[in-house]
Amino acid sequence: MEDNADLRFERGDQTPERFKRQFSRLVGMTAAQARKVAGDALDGVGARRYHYMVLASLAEFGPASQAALADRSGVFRSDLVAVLNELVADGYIQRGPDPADKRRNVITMTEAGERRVIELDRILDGVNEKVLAPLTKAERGELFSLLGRVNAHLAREDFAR
Amino acid sequence: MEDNADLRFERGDQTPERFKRQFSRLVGMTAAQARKVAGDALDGVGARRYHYMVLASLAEFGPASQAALADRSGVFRSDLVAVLNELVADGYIQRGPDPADKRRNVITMTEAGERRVIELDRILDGVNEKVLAPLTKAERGELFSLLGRVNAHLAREDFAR
DNA sequence: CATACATCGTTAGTGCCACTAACGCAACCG
DNA sequence: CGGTTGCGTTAGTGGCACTAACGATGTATG
Repeated sequence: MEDNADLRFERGDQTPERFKRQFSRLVGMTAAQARKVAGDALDGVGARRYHYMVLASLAEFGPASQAALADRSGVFRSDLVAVLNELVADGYIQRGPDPADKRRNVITMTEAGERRVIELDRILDGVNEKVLAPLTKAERGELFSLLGRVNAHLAREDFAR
Repeated sequence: MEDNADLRFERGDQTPERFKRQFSRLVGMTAAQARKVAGDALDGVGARRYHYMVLASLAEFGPASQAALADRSGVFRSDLVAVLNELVADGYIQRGPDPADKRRNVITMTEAGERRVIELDRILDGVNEKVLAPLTKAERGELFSLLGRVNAHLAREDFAR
């Protein structure tokens, strides 16, 4: 009975060759694993990626309507509702009506929220360190730059076509 | 009214700085986009990633029981059932009892399945090309190698701890 | 040989993430 | 004033990853 029997990636001889050759598979695998490490770490303090995205957006740009927050964080307006409910329940944000436009809510971070985003930042920094452990500083920079270029390329084109 | 109003990544000034600095976010973004491009491409011919994983494993290693197939493809045994049902319905594989062990099924590819996996290979190659367009051949190799190392590192350790 | 244990396929259900559709209300625009 | 657009919200879908349990079948052990 193997200890880590549930290793789902890089099963060595078991992994089809074509998987190894395909970039999308490689990024996918790496991302999935990094995501899992990050997800587990966040889960350890009762958070999810959506929470971090929203809190980070608020920290970066200040109070916002839900629509603006959705655009900035990448969380859909429809999903944002529940996420905000949870963040309100945990005391990390406040949701109040916008006096200037009664359709809108204004979302503001509480002090606990400020502390929370710092906490999550630190956790995710730790995840990064853990994930990138085998690379030198220069290599990390290189990887960052290459991924950044691919990323910008994917974002800039109309890949919808 | 912008055409591609639903661009969810690299929204320029709208993207929080901390997102850009965090590696897991960058891989995540890149992978999500590559995944989407690949997913859309597969969807265009009525396939999903699970289908490809299974077919590729069969092509690489030949007929197998569902348990072996699950290990090789990374699809959970429980999810594999439905995937195989679909592949059988589409005529890409056959599922029969294993005479040597009545607990097992033997999964074999049909000729249509052989053609299908080649088709999907080609589609995913196209996706790769599209995604990696901005990089030179040398840079792709470099990116591949760096990701490969991170990936191997993540797979080899007990990250569960 | 009988009994305990492991393995196989399967069903059901959970949770995260991404996304669509529709609705009621408020604001803006001609 | 009336139509359109934007807002928050509810509901629902689908892919992916994973857990729990079960009945049937193998294997191993006493």
